[in-house]
Amino acid sequence: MQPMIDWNLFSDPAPLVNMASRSFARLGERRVKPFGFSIGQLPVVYLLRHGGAMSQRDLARLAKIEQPSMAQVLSRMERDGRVRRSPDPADGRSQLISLTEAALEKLPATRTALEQGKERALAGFSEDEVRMLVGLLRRLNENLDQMVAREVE
Amino acid sequence: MQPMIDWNLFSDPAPLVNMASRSFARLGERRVKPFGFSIGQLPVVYLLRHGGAMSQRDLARLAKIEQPSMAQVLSRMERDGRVRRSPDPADGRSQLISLTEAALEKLPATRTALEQGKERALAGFSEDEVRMLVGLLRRLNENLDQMVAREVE
DNA sequence: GTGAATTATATAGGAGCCTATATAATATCC
DNA sequence: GGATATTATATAGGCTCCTATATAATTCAC
Repeated sequence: MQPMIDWNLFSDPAPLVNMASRSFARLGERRVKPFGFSIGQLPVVYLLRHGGAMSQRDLARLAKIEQPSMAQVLSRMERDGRVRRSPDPADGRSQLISLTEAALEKLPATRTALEQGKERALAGFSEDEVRMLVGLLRRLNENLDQMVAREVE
Repeated sequence: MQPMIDWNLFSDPAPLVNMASRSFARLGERRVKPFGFSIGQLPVVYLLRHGGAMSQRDLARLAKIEQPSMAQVLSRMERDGRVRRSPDPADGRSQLISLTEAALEKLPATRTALEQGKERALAGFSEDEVRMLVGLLRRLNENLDQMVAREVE
């Protein structure tokens, strides 16, 4: 008879990852808010940081979120004057999204604030440990991405 | 002059953790749904799995989510007949929450489904690597918890 | 013992995601 | 070239969280 395997919800990767994600979000939110951004906008900011323009579809694909989620993020960013839409001359269905000057101006300070948060979050980690963590998370994400892709069929 | 440090949003721990968390949630949701649970309810299920009862406050504290979030989770669980509230004889403000029989019945199957998902997510990881990942995530969470605690003051 | 903290829940409002589905424009295929 | 499939967005609705605040019960202090 096997020993009863108890449910280690809080020492499994999934809940640990979830807790870390929520903490990062809470902390990140506070750090970027003074510059007019919010945490979910960062992938967009990152993708358009050099002043380029991109369709909503490409933004969603590269940020790895679903299209309706990206639509919502962009509509809030537009509401807040962080993003601009211009018609795509090549495709009447599509619009090209780019950051406004107001948003671009805030990038350096925003990045600095995030960098400080990252350093504190990784306090006590050696460089090797950081590399290890990032490497393991990358592999985890590869597995998860495959599983998600398979479930969508 | 220093080289411009570009913004490695997608190789930093925070976005990697965020992506993993979202994938886990998507996949987990599908796995537990057939048994009448949803992903945010799992901490509650875990904490009450042996049939015990607990206040909303304790559930929130142990699950490490805020009280209003827990209130919302519990109200959905009550709506779905997964949880019962009984008045706390010792404190008129408080109610004791426990799982219903319907919920308790589903636990073994739910746990099995989650375990299968976990194994697939960690495919290709050696036991050492899993231990390493869990250890690093624990330490990361400790740092993050401290930062959150400090920000709340 | 009563007025003032403190504590347990509740409520309001919003961000970030997701699924499912509708609409509009473009491509494709006889 | 017109019917059909595909593709880009939009909309609807729900869950998980958070912050800020209100309400009700209990505890503490004097």
